[in-house]
Amino acid sequence: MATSMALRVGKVDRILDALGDSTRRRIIRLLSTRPMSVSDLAKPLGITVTAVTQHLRILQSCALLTSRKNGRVRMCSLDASGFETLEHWVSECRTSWERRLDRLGGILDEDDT
Amino acid sequence: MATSMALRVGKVDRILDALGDSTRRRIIRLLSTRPMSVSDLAKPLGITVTAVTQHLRILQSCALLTSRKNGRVRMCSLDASGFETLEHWVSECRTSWERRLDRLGGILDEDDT
DNA sequence: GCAATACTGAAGTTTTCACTTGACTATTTG
DNA sequence: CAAATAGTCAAGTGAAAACTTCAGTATTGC
Repeated sequence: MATSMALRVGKVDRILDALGDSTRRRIIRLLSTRPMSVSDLAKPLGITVTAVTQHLRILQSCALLTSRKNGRVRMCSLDASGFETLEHWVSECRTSWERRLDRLGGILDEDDT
Repeated sequence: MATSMALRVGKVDRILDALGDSTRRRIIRLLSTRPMSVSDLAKPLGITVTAVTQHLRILQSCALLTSRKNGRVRMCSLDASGFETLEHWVSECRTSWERRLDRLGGILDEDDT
């Protein structure tokens, strides 16, 4: 379990870097309703198709998105595998925190600022 | 369910922006083992305590981190609530994707690049 | 009380990265 | 085949943001 997390760190880093941009998150939200082409995406985003392509490359490189080119049209859709990787990491973060809290009995409560 | 997701969008955006930085992720990983002070964190990160403080503010503003000042030492520790918010969002992304895939019967498979 | 420690705040620098432009390739349609 | 459409590539620009420095405020220990 510690091993699987270590092996996934590089992946998770790239996923979180990818999701750390609001335009890429808008792309994810658009694609969560239906598959769309590059220019379909560019229109509501209000940016050039070139910019969209650059974002797609990043989302694809960390398995948050898949695409296939039919003729001259590239259709894009979400890829579950990246989200699964992320889901594992988040739940591991949370559970390791909970384990620690159980051991210590909740010493830290609030901040002061 | 759609409502709860919509209400959480602002939160999730700030969480993902926060996690979209490698130094802040290193802070999270350090704190997943034990609570640490600001200067405890600065040492392994190789940056100034000022920079750490700036990151802490961001992590705290989206409930990924809590801290409490005892005397002149601020002790930091992970906050589960931010991770829970994120976990919900990720799983909603994944399940909406799966629902769509079920309806369409898996038309898109691979990319070509 | 004085020095050292732990952190915070404001302001400046540097770097990163999102986006554009312009040129190019490949596909479709008249 | 020519024009239009869909996308890609390389290079350049601009703005956001990560980090530093320096000055300042509490707290602790001698």
